[in-house]
Amino acid sequence: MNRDEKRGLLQANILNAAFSHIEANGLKGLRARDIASEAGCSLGSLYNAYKDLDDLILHVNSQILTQLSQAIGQGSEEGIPPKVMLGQLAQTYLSFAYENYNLWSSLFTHEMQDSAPIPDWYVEKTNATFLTVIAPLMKLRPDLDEAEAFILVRTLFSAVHGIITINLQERFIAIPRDMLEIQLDQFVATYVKGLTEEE
Amino acid sequence: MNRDEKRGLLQANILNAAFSHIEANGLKGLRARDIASEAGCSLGSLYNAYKDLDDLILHVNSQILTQLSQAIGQGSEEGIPPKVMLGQLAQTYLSFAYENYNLWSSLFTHEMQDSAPIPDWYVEKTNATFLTVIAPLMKLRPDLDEAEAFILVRTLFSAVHGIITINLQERFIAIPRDMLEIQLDQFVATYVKGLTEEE
DNA sequence: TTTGATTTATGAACAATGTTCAATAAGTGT
DNA sequence: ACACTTATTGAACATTGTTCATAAATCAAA
Repeated sequence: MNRDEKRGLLQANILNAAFSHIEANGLKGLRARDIASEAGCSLGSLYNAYKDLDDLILHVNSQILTQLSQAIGQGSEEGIPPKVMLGQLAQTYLSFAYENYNLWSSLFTHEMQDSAPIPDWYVEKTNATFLTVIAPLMKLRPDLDEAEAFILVRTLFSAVHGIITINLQERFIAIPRDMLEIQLDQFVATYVKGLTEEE
Repeated sequence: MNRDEKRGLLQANILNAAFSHIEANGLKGLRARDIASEAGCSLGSLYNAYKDLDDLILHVNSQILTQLSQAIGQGSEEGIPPKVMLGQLAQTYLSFAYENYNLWSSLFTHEMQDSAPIPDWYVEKTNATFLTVIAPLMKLRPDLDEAEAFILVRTLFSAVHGIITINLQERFIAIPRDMLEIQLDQFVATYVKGLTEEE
């Protein structure tokens, strides 16, 4: 095994250890020493493989974004009208958040140390994932040009995201999942009705 | 000055120091030593006045919730139809978030150490504030009973909150404020249209 | 006012944890 | 084999939340 392969393997081991921790416990209690020992390397080696913990976490989050993208891709069928697809999309997103709460949560709760800027590669990854998710909806209002449609869809996604987020935050009293699903369905239906009866 | 007054004063000084820091810098970089010296007391005294940093932050957040409540109260007129009020409410909420970003953000980004539960008094404060904010909207759908109306309004608030949150997160590319205001207006109008044409 | 009890103030000390670095080992190309 | 580059290691450092023994201040009763 040559140098590059070893490095790649170590990076992967560390990434997997961090991923597992986040999957099981969220970002809380993610310690450099624990990850290193879990990955079978020394503390120093972790800092050789990744710049710092932020860097490591962003790489985990990047992988989570990929999984989210896949989940959304599998959860929505081809060739159905955008209106119907919006409902499906919201439900798939809700399922991902519920069934992978710690992973999903990591995407939105991680903050950089000090106030270091989020690196470009990660912002781009986020944006790319987002585009994948909303792509099928761009035809919701065929009368709009691409830029307008983009903003509209983004607003819609944000709304759905907000509904789910508030319900999963400990700060707020949660309603049961089945009720949330109904609520989300009604919300989407109501919004789409308002949208198509525009005129 | 007797014992109780002194204690109250010290608590207030510490609270103000923490509030100022959060207002200027957000939760990042809030250090016990800094707050203590800013408040003119020793490190130990801080821990006499508040159980720990979480406790202090929750008290600051509680004050922020009060301010938010007041801002919302002043931003919405009496006696206008709920539909119109919803638009106003969303805009006022947006203004508060923009103009007090660090304060507003503190409400939603603070997480307890380890995974300590949020104390009951704070959950109740959050809930009470939330009720104040949405009270005027409970008549949006007079046909629903109180429990149903509550869930509906909460969903609506969550959607508005999500739209604003996503736009203010560094992770996502922001659209300019004036465009966001328009977007929010359109969103509310569209939703209300869907809501009232239900039937 | 004196006195004993209660409360508060203080900062040194401790523990946890991210990060660096000098020394050592391992790998690579000639 | 040899010089050079890269990786590994864990001790050491810096930061920071929290505790605690001790000293000072406050209080209530005699």
